[in-house]
Amino acid sequence: MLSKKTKYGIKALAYIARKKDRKPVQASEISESENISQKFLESIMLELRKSGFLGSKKGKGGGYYLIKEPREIRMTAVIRVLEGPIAMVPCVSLNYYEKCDDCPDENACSVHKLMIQVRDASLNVLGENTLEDIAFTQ
Amino acid sequence: MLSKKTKYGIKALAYIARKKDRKPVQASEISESENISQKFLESIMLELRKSGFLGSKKGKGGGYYLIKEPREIRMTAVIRVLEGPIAMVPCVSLNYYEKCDDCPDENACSVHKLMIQVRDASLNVLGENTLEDIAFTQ
DNA sequence: CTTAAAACCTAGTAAACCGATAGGATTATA
DNA sequence: TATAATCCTATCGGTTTACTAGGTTTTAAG
Repeated sequence: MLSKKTKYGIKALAYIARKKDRKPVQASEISESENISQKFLESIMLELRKSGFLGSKKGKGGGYYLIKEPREIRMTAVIRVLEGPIAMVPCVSLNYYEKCDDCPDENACSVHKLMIQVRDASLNVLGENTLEDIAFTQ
Repeated sequence: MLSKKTKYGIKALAYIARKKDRKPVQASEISESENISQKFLESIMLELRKSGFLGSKKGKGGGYYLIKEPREIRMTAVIRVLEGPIAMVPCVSLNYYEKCDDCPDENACSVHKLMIQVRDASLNVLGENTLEDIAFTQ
């Protein structure tokens, strides 16, 4: 399950991407427009800034703005930062690998092989989609 | 993330499927062989029986056995019973649909469209793989 | 008929995680 | 100086997860 955090984060990024100008967008504006709790959104925006997707400007007229072009932001990257691993099981995760303690041999594990296929299918979709793709969808 | 419950359940089904004869397999045997807490596994086996994947026999020499052929058990079905929805977001789930309360229009939602693609990719993999496929892998 | 082995059932529980909320500190603009 | 914005830390109620405990019931074997 995708957490609300990730879902809100993606919506917020898409909202900012849709703006023509590059003026900072306030969290309050996004929270109103997208029906997201403002305080919760604030913490998400902060995380997106710290992880290099957004820049911010404090004070009156401040807000958040994209640092890279929407076309250059892959959804894999966004989800990895907000949600964590894309894989359904840590033992097939490329970026958050962890060994299963019940599995003596991964290569003999039936779940492992299945989940690699699922992972690759998901990676394919999320890697092909950029923020531009999803922001201007419809 | 796939829960341990689902992971253990799949492993148990695969273990039973690998047995040539159709004699009942005890939970204790599976729990030892696959390093799964016995009591926890028991509850999972019970669920698999109640949902029609397994039959059981009580008493000495009892255990669990497959009701259908491994070839006829799709992984989508197993995961839906043990884990729930395959979709990452309820609003794109085929079997567990729920509307998002923050979304006035699903068709205008950037997350929605992305998650439909992910769902379809996952469904494709999990629907193509049967218990036979994953049990005799390697 | 007794004993052991197995499934079955109910309840509880510690820990983690989620989705916020509270309350301010800091910074920039007008 | 007032205001508007981000930034930061802490807390918290609820839910879920991964078990564990402690039995009851059923069956086969001796």
